[in-house]
Amino acid sequence: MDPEKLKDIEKKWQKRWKEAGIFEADVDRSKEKFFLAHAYPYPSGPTHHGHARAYLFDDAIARYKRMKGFNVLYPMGWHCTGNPAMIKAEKIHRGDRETIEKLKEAGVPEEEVVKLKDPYKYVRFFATESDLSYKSCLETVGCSIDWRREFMTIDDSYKKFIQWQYSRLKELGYVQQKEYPVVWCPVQEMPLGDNDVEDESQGAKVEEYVAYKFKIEVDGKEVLLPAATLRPETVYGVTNMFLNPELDYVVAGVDDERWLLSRGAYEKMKYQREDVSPIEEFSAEDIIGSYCKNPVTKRDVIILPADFVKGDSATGVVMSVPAHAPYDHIAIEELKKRKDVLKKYDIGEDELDFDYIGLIDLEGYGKYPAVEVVEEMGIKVLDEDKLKKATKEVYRKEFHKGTLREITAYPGKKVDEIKDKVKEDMLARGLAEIYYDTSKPVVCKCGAIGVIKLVDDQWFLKYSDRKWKDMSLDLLEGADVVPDKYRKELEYYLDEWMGDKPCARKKTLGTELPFDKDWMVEPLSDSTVYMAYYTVSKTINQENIEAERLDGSVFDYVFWGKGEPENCKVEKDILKEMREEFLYWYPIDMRIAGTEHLSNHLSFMIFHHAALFDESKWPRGITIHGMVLDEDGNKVSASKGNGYNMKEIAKGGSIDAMRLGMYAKSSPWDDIKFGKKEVDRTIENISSRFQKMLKYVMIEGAEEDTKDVLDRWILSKMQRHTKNTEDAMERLELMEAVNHAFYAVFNDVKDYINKKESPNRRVFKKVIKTWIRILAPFAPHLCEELWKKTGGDGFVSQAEWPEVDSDVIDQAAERGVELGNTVEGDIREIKDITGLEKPEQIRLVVSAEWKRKMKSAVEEGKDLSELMEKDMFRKQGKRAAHYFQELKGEHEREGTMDVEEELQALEEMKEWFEEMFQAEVVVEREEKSQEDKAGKARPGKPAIVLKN
RNA sequence: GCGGGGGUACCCAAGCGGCCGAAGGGGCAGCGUUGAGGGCGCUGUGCACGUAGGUGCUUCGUGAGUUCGAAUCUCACCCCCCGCACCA
Repeated sequence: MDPEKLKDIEKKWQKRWKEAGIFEADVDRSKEKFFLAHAYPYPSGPTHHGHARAYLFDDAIARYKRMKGFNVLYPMGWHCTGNPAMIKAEKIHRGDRETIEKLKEAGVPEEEVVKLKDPYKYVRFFATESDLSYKSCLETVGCSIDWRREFMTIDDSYKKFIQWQYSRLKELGYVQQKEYPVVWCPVQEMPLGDNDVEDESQGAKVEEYVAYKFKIEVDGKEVLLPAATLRPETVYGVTNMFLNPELDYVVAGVDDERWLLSRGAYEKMKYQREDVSPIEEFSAEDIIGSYCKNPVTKRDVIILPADFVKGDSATGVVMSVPAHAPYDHIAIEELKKRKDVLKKYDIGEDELDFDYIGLIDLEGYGKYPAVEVVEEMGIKVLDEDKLKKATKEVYRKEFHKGTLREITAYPGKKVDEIKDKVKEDMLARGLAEIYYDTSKPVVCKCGAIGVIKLVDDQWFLKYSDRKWKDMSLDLLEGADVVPDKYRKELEYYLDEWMGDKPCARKKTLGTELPFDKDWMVEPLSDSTVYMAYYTVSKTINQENIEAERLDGSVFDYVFWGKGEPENCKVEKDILKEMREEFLYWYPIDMRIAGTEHLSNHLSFMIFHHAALFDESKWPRGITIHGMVLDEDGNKVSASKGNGYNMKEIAKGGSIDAMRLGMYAKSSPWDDIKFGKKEVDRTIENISSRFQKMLKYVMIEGAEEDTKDVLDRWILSKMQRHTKNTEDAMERLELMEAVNHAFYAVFNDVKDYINKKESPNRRVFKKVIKTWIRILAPFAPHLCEELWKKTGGDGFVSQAEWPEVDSDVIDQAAERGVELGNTVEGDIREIKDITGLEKPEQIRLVVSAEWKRKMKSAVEEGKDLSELMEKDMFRKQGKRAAHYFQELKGEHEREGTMDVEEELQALEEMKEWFEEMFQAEVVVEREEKSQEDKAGKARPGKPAIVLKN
């Protein structure tokens, strides 16, 4: 085959596979089934080689299992519900230049870009309808998928499936409604996840502040100063308040009270409470220097000016606890130096001379831990970064180790145990209110400032439910997790980390909640048991079953065997077929996803299966894949443009080479550094190996009646390679498998060909046919071609995996060739050291029988005097004693060859030595040798004599 | 902070108590082939010494320990990565 053609065979075989439909899987009760499903992709943009790697993991497994005789179901669908595509489409609609440029750069034709302003067109484009799509990617790399089962989560029929699930989950009590704070975009009116906000806003969390209502009278009317804190217990240590005179404040009506808030806080407050009424402007300057009353301690504290108080964080009213808050301490110290400011607000110096109030006992610290930490760290001025560190330090220690003092209502209690109780008590007594804010400012990708909205009728999945958790843990226990190191992490998520999860939102691409049409099922929550849908999607697609007919009773029957087929709107025999498919294929044997999905998709899958299906239908295996990084260690992604689209690869080079390169790089679950340059290099390198492989495969060889040591050796090694590949595949260690099936075989075949003048035709043919088959899961296109060229029947994709025959394993031959290699190395070394460049003769002296006897005797633990009683050894005299000492010193080496075996092996490899060193080679027995050095011969290590 | 995973020679990456100076791949070097380059084949690739296949020293993040013996086990320390949700 022309080297240039390597890439052409890929398309050819993909076409033939498709025509023959060999990856289409139907119920076949005569075969054991294997059902694997990868996380279906979310088509948010163009694909790249990072995606390819993830799916190639599945493909190798699917192909291997097929060859091992399993009926393999390997389907794919498209997760189109969600926001990213919607947001992108909107941006295109608005004409956002960056978005449009990026898409063009990624290869979307100009005239197409405009069309993508429709979110449905957008997802279709990247799911299936373009060269940049996931489907194109999967097809181009040769994934052996049953495409008849393909579906999109925005299909009406799939929505029916989701509605069935949620109706049933609600009936089971796992879906409930309650109040919940979410980060919210006031413009788009929807909750914001990390994907929806600008980069610098990512990671923002909802923080629950306790706002203590300090009291002050202004113009005869009471105004409350809601001082927001994350440490409610510190209210006992307040010495003063801080307001920022520069900041815009308002007084708002909240319930029947009047609250002082920064304008920002007021705007945000409206989303959290219904009873916030219009406002009047207020200048903080009016009350700075006055006193207000601590609602808990009833103590009057002074209000001080502070320019560090921010308008976009919390309430704009800050209570100061200098004994435990480094920031407050430094602020007071700083203020003491600002005579001008004090004068401006008419604050006497003595008014700042108050004692701090320590309220937490902390081992190793005095009354005021904050002051000590600040001193330790050498902080003298308002240095934000340093103070942040100091605050963290103090908080960590006090929270974990501190106990409250007598001045609080909770003397002796540990802070971490009492914190929530303090909050509850204060709220109950009406002294404080909850105020939510984001942990840092949030800017939505639409440009709006994010707020916290208190949704009062939020639908939840009750993942906190103990019984549900326990069932999920049972499921996990019965499932294989590969690699098992992730089991602990999953356990932790299921058992502890998972809490109630909002499962619906107001605006998204997706499915309406069946029992509350104002809500859409949140996109992660519609992707939990979709694997079950693959078992029926084939029938739904083929029979064109309209969505209206797929009501709950259909799925009740198909998945649960509940109810009567007669009552369904789908024909009875079709329904039975669906039921049959489900019963045959389910449960799923292997569910594959990335590490980033452990805490969501995979955990949800476990929860929902546990809730909806009985134990016999619970997933049997969870497998994790790693991701692809570029040379700088960044994730390969569409937005960075650091990945290859598969079409580019297919045009320029061999997909199979890329596949092998990816498999060989590291275990499937580890991340690999595989940037574009390295992809190029790898493809080039492996392609050239392919060319050599092609050459080897086509060697005819010669008809020979007997098998020499090399023949027996290569046959034996092929058994081992097959076995090793198989073992590795059973553990999903693709890297190891490829190392055996490709590199190790390659090296052995190369060796064999180098050492033999001409291969033994029958032996070589057998070797090649084995090789092609064990390589087929990894480089399927090439192997199909070779299979055909070497006269294989049908598709290698459907060929049987070679049976391992342990009778063919020939240890003597393996030892023989190994001996040959050692001798070769030794000869080389001797040549090097002695400078005898071109010896005319090489004598190989095989060690004497008695040495072998002595060796095994020593291994059995015999001592010298015992041995010397025997004639055989006594005859040797001193030599025997010396050798005995030597044997005692060396650690045992197993598998001693006997004299005849060693002689034969060396004789058989004589020609090869002669060829290699261009010298006459003589093999002889130690007993018969005239050479002085003959005595150096050891079992398995002949004496070597070079002669000029 | 919580939870999980890691640090192996120039690089990637296996190994997880003795067979480990440490698989495999890449890179690099030498030799051969070739019209040079490339490619291909062979060989080498911790250091030192050696005119006979050897010997000595040294190495698996750092330090200490267990053991006849440690890259592998224990402890402490340093460093790196991932997830922390309502978002795919």
